[in-house]
Amino acid sequence: MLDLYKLEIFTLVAQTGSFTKTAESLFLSQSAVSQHIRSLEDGLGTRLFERSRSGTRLTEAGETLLVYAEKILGLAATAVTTLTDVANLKEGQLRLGATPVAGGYLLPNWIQEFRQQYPNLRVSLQTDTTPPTAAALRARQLDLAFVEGELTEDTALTVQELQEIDLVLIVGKQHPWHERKQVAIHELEGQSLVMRPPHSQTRHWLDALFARHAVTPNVVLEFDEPEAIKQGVIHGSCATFLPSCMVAKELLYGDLFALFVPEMQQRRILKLVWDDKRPFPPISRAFIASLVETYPQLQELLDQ
Amino acid sequence: MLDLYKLEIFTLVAQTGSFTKTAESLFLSQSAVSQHIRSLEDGLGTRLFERSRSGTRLTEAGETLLVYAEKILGLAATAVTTLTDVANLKEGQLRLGATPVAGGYLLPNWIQEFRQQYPNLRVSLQTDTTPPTAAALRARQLDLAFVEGELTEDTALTVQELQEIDLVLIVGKQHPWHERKQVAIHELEGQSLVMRPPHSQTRHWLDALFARHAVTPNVVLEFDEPEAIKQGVIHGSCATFLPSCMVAKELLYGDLFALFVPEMQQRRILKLVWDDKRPFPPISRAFIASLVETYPQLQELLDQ
DNA sequence: TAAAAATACTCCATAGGTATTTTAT
DNA sequence: ATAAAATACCTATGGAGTATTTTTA
Repeated sequence: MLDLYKLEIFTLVAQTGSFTKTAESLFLSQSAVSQHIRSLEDGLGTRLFERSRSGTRLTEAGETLLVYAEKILGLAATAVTTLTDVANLKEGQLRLGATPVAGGYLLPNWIQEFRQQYPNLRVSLQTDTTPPTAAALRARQLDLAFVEGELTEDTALTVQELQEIDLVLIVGKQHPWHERKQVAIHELEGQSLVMRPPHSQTRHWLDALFARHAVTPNVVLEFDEPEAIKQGVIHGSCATFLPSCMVAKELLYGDLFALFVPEMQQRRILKLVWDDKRPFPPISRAFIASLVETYPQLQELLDQ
Repeated sequence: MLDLYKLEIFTLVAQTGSFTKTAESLFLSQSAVSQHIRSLEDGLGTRLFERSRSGTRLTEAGETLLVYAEKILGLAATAVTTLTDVANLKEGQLRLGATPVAGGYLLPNWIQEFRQQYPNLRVSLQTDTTPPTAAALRARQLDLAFVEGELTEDTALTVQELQEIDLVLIVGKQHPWHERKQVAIHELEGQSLVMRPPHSQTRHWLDALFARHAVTPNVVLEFDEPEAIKQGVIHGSCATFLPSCMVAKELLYGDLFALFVPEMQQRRILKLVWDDKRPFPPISRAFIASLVETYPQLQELLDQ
């Protein structure tokens, strides 16, 4: 049976008229090219090239094969393009997973941008905590995931760091601190805070931090929904801790104000996670490409 | 890059709707088929089949690929046929070698028959002794050779026995023995014989045979040319020893008569010889195919 | 639960390399 | 004599197998 790779080499030798030049252009050894051409010739039982010092010319049989080879390779190339070029895809879906912060406050925008470029593609987003998200990746139910939590014990998943998720102190207009840029942690002593419920991961970490610094803020509200927390802060005079990306819009519009707390060393990192047992599907590549502007470090993933 | 073999498997799976059935029809394991389809899917980044218990159906992408795959495979098949089918060949040559008996008395007929079937092909025949013929095979100057002599030390050449070249005693009409079927070797004592010159291989062997049986025939004529020997026997009353294939026509027409000499154990064997470092070129196959009627044992060469 | 496909692993054939020889101008 | 191609030989990747697990109707 014919072999597309060998046909490719064959057409190149026909074009260049030289085994050696073909080898160079393919970054192969001359020996490899010789062997491929010979295996074609053996398979067909005919010489394809007239070898001589003054150039390598096609035989009659070679001319015949060249016509077919070019048609075949052309078809193969357009087949690959049609199936691979995401822009041309009639159908196709991208299954994203994310932990709540990323899924609620970062991905929606990214997905909107992506869909403007590729309106034919369905994008699904599944928000969950890190462990089930990792499991879904491993089970191939997700193509890509964006995760802030640490990945425990997880082989088989590859990780690319994107940015720090910085917890900042958030206050509203009415709050006396709203024009400050920074507060020390012990200034929080007795301050009214809105917090997430006690069993959440962030709450745990914050409680531990306060204990370590012997600070006891006054937790006046416990809200489940991040939106509720925001509303509480905007319209009250409480403060809260939130990742700045969750309140980007409100910060921009002056509804909320962010204060840096130097003792907050816990820097959670947003990561792109995927199962690299297989190469990226083209749709995943396209999505990553759409993020390169925001995260230039993703470029190297695409180069592979 | 796409791969014709994988495309072939892909189209079969599409046709049968089953990995397992495809595997059976290709005498592969189901695992192999799975792996090939998966490698196609990975390469293209798309599922090609919707796997389910109730049959395996093409996805949209699969349908798209199937169209291309069928075109590509069709082209590849016709390319191979065009280059391989000897009957269609515009040009092409078969270079045959032979030792004198085969080259002079067997091959001419075979070649005529072959050329009737394939009038476009050039056939060349080079008659020589065994060693130079073997050398020409090894140097790829011949495609096939027909040889009676023993091949010494010859690796790299493969041999298929065709028939015995039996030396028989030949007499003409005038000869008193012409109605006998058999003579013993000592009856040759003093008989008039026409022989080939003393340096020829056959002559050597005959001389040795006579010496071994203490018989001294009367060598009255020494001719170089086999035709001359024949003429001498037809029109005189001498006898001679010749391979029966050299006088097939004369035996048929009753111009000459063959007598079996039981002591003649030397059975030279006509052999087809070739250099099997490479598979048979299609033209060689075609020539061998034209000999299968005469030598059924050649069939197995073609089956490989 | 049973049949089909996927996976894990192992073995071997082929692709590719380097070094060298052969060929043709 | 020299440049290109062919050959010899060695290594590593990928194809195919067996055995097993996973999936789904």
